[in-house]
Amino acid sequence: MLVWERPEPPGRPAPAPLSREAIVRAAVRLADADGLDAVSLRKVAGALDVGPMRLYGYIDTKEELLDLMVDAVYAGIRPDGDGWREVLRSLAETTRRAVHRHEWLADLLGGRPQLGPNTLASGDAVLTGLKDLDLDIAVPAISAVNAYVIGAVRREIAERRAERASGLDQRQWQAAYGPYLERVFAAGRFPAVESMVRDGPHLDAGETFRAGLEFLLDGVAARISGGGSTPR
Amino acid sequence: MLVWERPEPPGRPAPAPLSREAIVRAAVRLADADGLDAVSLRKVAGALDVGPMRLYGYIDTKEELLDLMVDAVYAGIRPDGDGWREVLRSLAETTRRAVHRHEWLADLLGGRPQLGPNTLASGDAVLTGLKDLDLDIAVPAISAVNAYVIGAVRREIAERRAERASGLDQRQWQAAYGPYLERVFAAGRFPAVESMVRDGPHLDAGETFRAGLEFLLDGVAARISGGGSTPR
DNA sequence: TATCTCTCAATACACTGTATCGCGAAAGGC
DNA sequence: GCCTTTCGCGATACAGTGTATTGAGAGATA
Repeated sequence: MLVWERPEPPGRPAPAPLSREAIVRAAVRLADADGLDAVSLRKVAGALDVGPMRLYGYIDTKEELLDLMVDAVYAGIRPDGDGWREVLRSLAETTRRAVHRHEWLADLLGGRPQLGPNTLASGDAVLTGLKDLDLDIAVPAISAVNAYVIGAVRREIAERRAERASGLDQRQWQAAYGPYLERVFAAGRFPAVESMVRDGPHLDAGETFRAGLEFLLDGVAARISGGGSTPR
Repeated sequence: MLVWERPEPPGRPAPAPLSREAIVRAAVRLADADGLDAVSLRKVAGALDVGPMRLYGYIDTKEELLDLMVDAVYAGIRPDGDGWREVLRSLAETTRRAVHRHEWLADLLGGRPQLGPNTLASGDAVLTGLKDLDLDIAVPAISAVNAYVIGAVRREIAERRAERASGLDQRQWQAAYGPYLERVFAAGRFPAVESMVRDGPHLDAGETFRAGLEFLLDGVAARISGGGSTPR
């Protein structure tokens, strides 16, 4: 093809300036809006007006992007308070609040070891707040609180999603699963579960979370003052 | 209508006899061997010598298959023991053992509400074992133990995978992350974390799990005998 | 026997994460 | 200042995903 009729190459758009931070911000926005499934490399790239492959200059793998997202949220998790108990409670509550702001975090927490700078800084803050405690107690205590929080918020978010999926204006979880449970109970199996549903306490998510947390903190307190655990 | 009560389609004798149970068994085998990512409807169907779409007669959605897998494992989780403490400990330990047998369970636990027959039966066993306790204590206690277990095994499995990914014969987690942490610590940030790594206790996964669990159980014990929690 | 219904599987679709590769522009050597 | 080399970017490609659709064939019914 002769030059004369060959079209000029399309004007190249000035390459959009990019950074890990911008990428992560875009990914977080997508996840906040439409859940983790909405975070695909193509969509993230699209939100930044960039080709998908461009991202691979900044991350090696999608999992790395998810790690960065988690660490970015940890930038806002800085437990504080007076005394070990308040610090641990603050750790739990601020983490839970972060999950409420970013529900997708419930899917990621505990899924991979987190060693990013913000996560480490958060851990450092907790350890500093627990400096009065012997490390032999502080380390397992932190570990236990973290484990508890991860599991608790996972279940909380799972339940919230189930509610939401079963009709948005319905505030009753009962609406979707209640009838099913009724039918199951009618068969007479699971009498203990049945009586729990009928006569048991009906705590909301926050109360349940706090109740479990206080169990844990009471247990730590017992170990601190008592020195040993209740014999098995 | 939920999977649990929806009847299976009538068994066709002709081509390949199929059942939910066979499908779930195949899926579990795949997941045990190569992780959750290896569970695709195509692969499950392939393992059963069947077209992928055939499965949709038995499940509506892949998530339902995962639910069925979780419930299948719960068939083996039947906590028992004398007294509430042993029952709760048994709940935690048997769940953890199940996760060790099926690592993929760590990815699923807590991710969606579980209302399958085996899960309900397991809950019924726990509640029955805790019949001496007031429901106002038993329910939050079970909830807390479950939350703790979910989070703890998630982190445990996450760490195990990270170890495995960093050289299979290496028993030291340090090998992969140690050098990175050394470099981070060299910068002088995170002094508390650094001193924890250097001087803190080095518990293995089982010890950590049990330590946190005993905190929790001690806390429950305190509430049972004491009546109230430590003031905040 | 003819029709109807229901089930199964093949095809198709939109989408995923990522490997490969070729081009265009910037940087380095003369 | 020109030529070459390097390198980063983006298009294309690939193998795989979950699931909707569709068409055929078999069993049941009239």
